[in-house]
Amino acid sequence: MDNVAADLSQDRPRLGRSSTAERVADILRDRISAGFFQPGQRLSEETISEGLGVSRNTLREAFRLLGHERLLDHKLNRGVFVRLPSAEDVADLYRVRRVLEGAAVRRKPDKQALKGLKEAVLDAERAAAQDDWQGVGTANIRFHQALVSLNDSPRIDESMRQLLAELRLVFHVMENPRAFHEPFVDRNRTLLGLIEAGEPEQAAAYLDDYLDHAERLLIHAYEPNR
Amino acid sequence: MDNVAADLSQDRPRLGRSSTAERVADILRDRISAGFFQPGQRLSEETISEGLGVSRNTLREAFRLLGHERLLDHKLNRGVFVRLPSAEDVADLYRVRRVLEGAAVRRKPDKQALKGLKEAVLDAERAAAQDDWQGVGTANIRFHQALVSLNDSPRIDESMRQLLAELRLVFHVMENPRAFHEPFVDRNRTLLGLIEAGEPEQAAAYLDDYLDHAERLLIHAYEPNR
DNA sequence: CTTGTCGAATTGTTCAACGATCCTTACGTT
DNA sequence: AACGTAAGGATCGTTGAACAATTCGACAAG
Repeated sequence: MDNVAADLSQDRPRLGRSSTAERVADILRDRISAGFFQPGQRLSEETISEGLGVSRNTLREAFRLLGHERLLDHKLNRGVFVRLPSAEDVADLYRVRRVLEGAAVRRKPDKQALKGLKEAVLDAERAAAQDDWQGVGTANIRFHQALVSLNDSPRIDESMRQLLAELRLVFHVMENPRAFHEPFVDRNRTLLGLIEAGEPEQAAAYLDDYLDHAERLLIHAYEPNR
Repeated sequence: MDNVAADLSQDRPRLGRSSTAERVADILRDRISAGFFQPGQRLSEETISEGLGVSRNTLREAFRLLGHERLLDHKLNRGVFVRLPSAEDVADLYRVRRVLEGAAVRRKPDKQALKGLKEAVLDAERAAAQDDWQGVGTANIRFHQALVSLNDSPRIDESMRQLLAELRLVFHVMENPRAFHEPFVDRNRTLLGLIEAGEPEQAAAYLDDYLDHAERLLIHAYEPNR
């Protein structure tokens, strides 16, 4: 656990702006998202507060923030753990996606949002050509974030951001990212085509099938050990 | 003997559910929801920590929780204030409602959920008969919470809970609650009828009109002073 | 093998302190 | 009189230490 403190101290310079607790939360969020802290792992108050050079109280405020984002699991008197979503969680995440993305494809897209979708598709294709499946995953996430932004609602955007961060936790427990991400590069392009063509009902139907497929694939490849 | 363990594990969440900070958050949430703390009002750390008999640090953890729920507004070095939603916020809240409730009415309702809807409608009608417009508002909120629960997703339920709590802030700034709540008692019954009749498209259309009407009425009656 | 007990380790909460920041008020300059 | 500004007080932001409460593993007893 000592090299953890050493590694974290690299992030200390980032402590120059806004509230310390929020900056700590940003750092931890990035670390979790990048897989540096793995799902199920316990985050020691002492080790991390020492590593980042902040007090325990400040760190605890940051923990509360991330707990509310469902990235951390706060167990009373036992500490905080990087969340390890259950299969039931995955199913619920996909229920939410069906609602948010389904509503999105039925709306008339504006140019700005379409541009974001196109770029995400291109990025995914580029990354796939280089066998960079981590990159494909990231571009894929950007695609769906852009998709949901068609709803034109800051609150929905924020919900989707959280949802995708949570989903990233699931990806980190998967052993074979390629098998999961690869099929969706083409699907994204097809879905984009239907949206551009102004065929909302077709797009919605395609999306439903898309999400069913993704969920099945994901739950199948996902065996968390509680 | 193994199914005993499986059965008990359902009660696991109930174990980790009491920390002073969370209990403080519960209290403050209730107070805000009841209008005891009014939108725009500043909550002094010293006064409240003293009043509740908890330390400033613990209170601050509670503040963070409520801030994330958008009930409190945390301004750096200036303190926390009960959130006072802007007109733009109201518009966004209704955008989210259209998505969540729209998806709900298109789903096949199960008996359990229908029961909740019926009870909420009855409660609203009872309260209206007694000129209890506060009660009508509460029942109305229950109706829409039950409506959204048709989506059968814990995360969506939670989002809706937060959304309605935020909307309650708006109601507290309104001068004439009756004018706002009265028209929707009948509307709720009509909407329930369409759902029971198995007419999702009609119900969706009626709901859209419903929400348009409510939003217009609300924004019109709402002039927050920032 | 199960149960009871002890102790180390960690979290939950409080308290006091000090620097940083914001708001108000009063003051002096133009 | 209008304006910028400097001083003061109030409050927040953060820290460090302290102690109680709880968990967990180890070990002994039955």
